Amino acid sequence: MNISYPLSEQGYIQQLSIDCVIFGYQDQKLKVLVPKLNFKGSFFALPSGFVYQDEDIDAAARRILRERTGIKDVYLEQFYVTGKASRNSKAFLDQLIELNVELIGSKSEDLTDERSGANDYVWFTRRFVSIGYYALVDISKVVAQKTDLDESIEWYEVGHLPQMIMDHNEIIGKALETFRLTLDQKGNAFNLLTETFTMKDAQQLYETIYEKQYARNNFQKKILDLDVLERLEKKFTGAANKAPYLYRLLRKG
Amino acid sequence: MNISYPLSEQGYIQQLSIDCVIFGYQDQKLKVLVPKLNFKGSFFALPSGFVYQDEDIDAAARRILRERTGIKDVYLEQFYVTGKASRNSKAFLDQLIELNVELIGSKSEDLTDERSGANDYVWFTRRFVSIGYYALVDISKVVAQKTDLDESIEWYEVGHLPQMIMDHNEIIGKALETFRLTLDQKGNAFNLLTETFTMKDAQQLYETIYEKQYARNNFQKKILDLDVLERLEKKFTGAANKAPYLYRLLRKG
DNA sequence: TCAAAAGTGTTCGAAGTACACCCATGG
DNA sequence: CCATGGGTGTACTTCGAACACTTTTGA
Repeated sequence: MNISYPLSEQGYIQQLSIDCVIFGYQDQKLKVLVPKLNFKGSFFALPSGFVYQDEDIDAAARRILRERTGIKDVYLEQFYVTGKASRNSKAFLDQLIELNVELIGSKSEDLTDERSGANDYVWFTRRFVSIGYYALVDISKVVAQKTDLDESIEWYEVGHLPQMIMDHNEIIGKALETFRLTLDQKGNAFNLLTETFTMKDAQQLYETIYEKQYARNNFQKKILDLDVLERLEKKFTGAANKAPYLYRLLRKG
Repeated sequence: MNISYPLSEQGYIQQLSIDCVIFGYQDQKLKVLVPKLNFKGSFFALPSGFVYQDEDIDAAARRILRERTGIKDVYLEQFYVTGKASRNSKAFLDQLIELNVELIGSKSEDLTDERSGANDYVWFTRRFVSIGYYALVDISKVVAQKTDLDESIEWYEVGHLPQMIMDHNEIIGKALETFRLTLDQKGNAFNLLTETFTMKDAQQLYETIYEKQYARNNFQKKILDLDVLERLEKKFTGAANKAPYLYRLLRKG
């Protein structure tokens, strides 16, 4: 985020934001990548940003992902717009400023400084309509990188998310709900796995997402009947058992 | 639409619009309510509008429906956001003005008048992000009323829509697609029927929506298994055959 | 030769499809 | 009593779940 100029002058569409929910999968856990803001207090916020005047909203979502997390070229899906009239970040920002008064003159000057900061405060605390996007990434491939704005950026299990600012917890809930409901149609869950994977990997992934068990043979039949996977060579792990086949997504989404 | 003040001063969120696709059902045809603008030339445009600063986006969609069509208390569902950077109404507006030059001084002054119109032209031709909503209405119950802005407001079969401004034809296509894909989950199609209806009505509705035939007995079983309908008294039509039962939606959506 | 895990075939039950029959209604 | 259309029951097919068996791998 560029703080040299007031946000209101950077050519963004006003009062429109994009929030990204980044899903990853590791150790049979479904996780969300959540940055923690680099201020005193526990402020966890989804990677968010605004839309440039000359930018498609999909492109804005990808840019925000790239700028805030270093992640690019991922599966991305728009899922919901939250647009309550009462939806603004004033409560959050005021709390942040209150906890960081001693930083006035350094970090938080961008928020209160008369030259640019006052405008930014007005910009930030206005009512915002937010377009939600969810991303599905291979957690082993992407290297999430925090920016100056963040104290940390970490993966949290969907069942053990920190308390987040504004309605971000609800947004994640809605993202997860949409992901689950449309998975059968889209078959996009494999984007959470590595390039190649075994049928057992796929099964454990589905078991994690839906929190229920599947029979091994029936699951294999069901997945192969989708006709979206191609069978590759076997994977020899050195274990004392039959080597499983590797599979790969045919059409990358 | 209030044209006393420039749009830019009426307290709307900027560059955010709402487009409503209103589905109705009549004579075994699925239809969309489309107003034709009251200007020279064939300008068909979805009922659209903007969001007030103190208004939920859902409420805005309902208000727009009410103001532009007279329709209220309907089933409404958000379905998609279109946000291409190139998406603006300049081409459409310029064409409209060109075809209506002789009206300068009367109708179209709100668009070109220096006091307010010039601002409105700028407002209108900026890039807009549009939230799409679709409504399901009982075509026999609603009385669509055109406003001064409209020359007509009529129902068109989804297969025989007029050519519309901007990307409105695509928006309708997306609405229909979403409606079809989520019908099984939501079971919301009955909102297109009258308060009470026979199983045959329901079957013909489904056959129209999905453009395929269903077996009478199996369809009845499938629908009743949804557990969303209650059976009422029989409907005596005077026809020389068994009187069918009437049904009603249990939970109005 | 054995244990572990993968691949595949077989059976069973449920859900959906197709066919058939019966019933109410008014002429 | 008959034609029409609606309600319902029954057989069939198909799909998925449960079970069983075989194969591969390295110790």
